[in-house]
Amino acid sequence: MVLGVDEQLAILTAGAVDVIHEAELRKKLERGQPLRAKLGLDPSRPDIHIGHAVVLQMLRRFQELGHVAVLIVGDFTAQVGDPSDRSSTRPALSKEEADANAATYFEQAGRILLPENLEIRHNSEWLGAMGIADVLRLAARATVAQMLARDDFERRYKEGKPISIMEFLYPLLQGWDSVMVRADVELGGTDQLFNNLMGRTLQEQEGQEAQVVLTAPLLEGLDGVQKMSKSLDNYVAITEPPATQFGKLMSIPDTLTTRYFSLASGASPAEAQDFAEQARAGTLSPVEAKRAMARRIVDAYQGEGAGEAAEAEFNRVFKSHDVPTDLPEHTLESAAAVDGQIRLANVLQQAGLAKSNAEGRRLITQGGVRIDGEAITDPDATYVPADLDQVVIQVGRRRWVRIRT
RNA sequence: GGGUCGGUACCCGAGUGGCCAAAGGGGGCGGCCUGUAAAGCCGCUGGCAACGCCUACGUUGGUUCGAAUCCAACCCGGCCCA
Repeated sequence: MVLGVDEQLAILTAGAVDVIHEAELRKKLERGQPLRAKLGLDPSRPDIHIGHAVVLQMLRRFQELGHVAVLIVGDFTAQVGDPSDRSSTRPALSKEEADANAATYFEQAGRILLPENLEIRHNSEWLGAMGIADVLRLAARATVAQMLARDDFERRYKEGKPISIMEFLYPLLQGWDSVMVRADVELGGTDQLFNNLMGRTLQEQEGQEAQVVLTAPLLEGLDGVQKMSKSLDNYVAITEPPATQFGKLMSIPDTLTTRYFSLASGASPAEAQDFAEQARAGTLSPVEAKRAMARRIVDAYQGEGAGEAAEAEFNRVFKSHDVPTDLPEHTLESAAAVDGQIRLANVLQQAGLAKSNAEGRRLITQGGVRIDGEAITDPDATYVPADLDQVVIQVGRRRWVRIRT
């Protein structure tokens, strides 16, 4: 460990919303031993997005200072599912699905984390071995009143919304993870504060030193209002094509430009502040600032220069109104043709540009469909499949497919 | 276990025998504007080779020419009592 305790403290807590407690972290650092910094990941959704990146970058700083990043795959809990947001948000996964997701997860996390100083654990390792008696003993450690202290629970309780007993168990299980891996520090989004604090309680009850809890700000999604999440489809995945990332980043509300820059680009606090200042002063216009932000973020995950290339592509498509260089292709299913003719609405549907035939018809009627740049407005338009070979169909402003027969 | 209120489309929420594929809002989508921003305006928003048919108002069964609406049983949730 080359750096002094004060310097480490400053680096590790930079950007954190909550630090509970700084004095404890200092004490841990003073021992000069590598700390174990835990981060739990939910493998029910495979894509890592730039919102996750905020906390992953914090974790990386621990690694860079010689501490150990302990990633916990919540494979056990993922297999049980989570009733909190009504079935759909977190469906129960099979062991295979959870494993498969976890695998891609780490491949992605690897774009941010260092391969060394990394420990990966699955919580099925210990949770799967617990019997009912163990679970009951764990459940006895917290009270209903304590659980209702979590704002999310309190709100739902007041609103008369259902809260399952199982949900009360989750914070305890996550806290138990901390006990099992002997975490010194736990990272997470601000929405994880309550759960991570539970880890402290349990560790102390087990005679361990309580983990320090650091929370990272939650990044707003593309809509600018709700937090970035896969289920709301308002995210920028760290592995999607650079051009897509750039485009999505350009679509965020102006008010979030500096926030994205400082949270998702991996820029140093000083750099982020400098950027914010320029934007505020008007040295950078809102569009220029946003472009700079988008370039910076694409670079961060795709490599130096990727941002510029993505911007060039962006200009090509949205300034020159050209067709993108890379576009998905769809081979027509000949079976869909009737008497040698195929309906455009049907083509849209099979190419994934419309969810149904009916939606395809609606899009056409509304003037949202173009074939090689020419708007088609007849919902009953039909074609001979061969005539559609190599044709580019555009739906709306940003979706294209090249047709093959 | 008893009482009571409730379960409607992606979400919230009206509708309490035919005029209901179901008001209104949110969200989403398309168009105009534009900087793939915001604000604004207009339109669409169950499915089906489609002026008709099918499916859908928790589930199942019933009453009726006709049910989201009435009846019965069941399932699920909130609250009160035990």
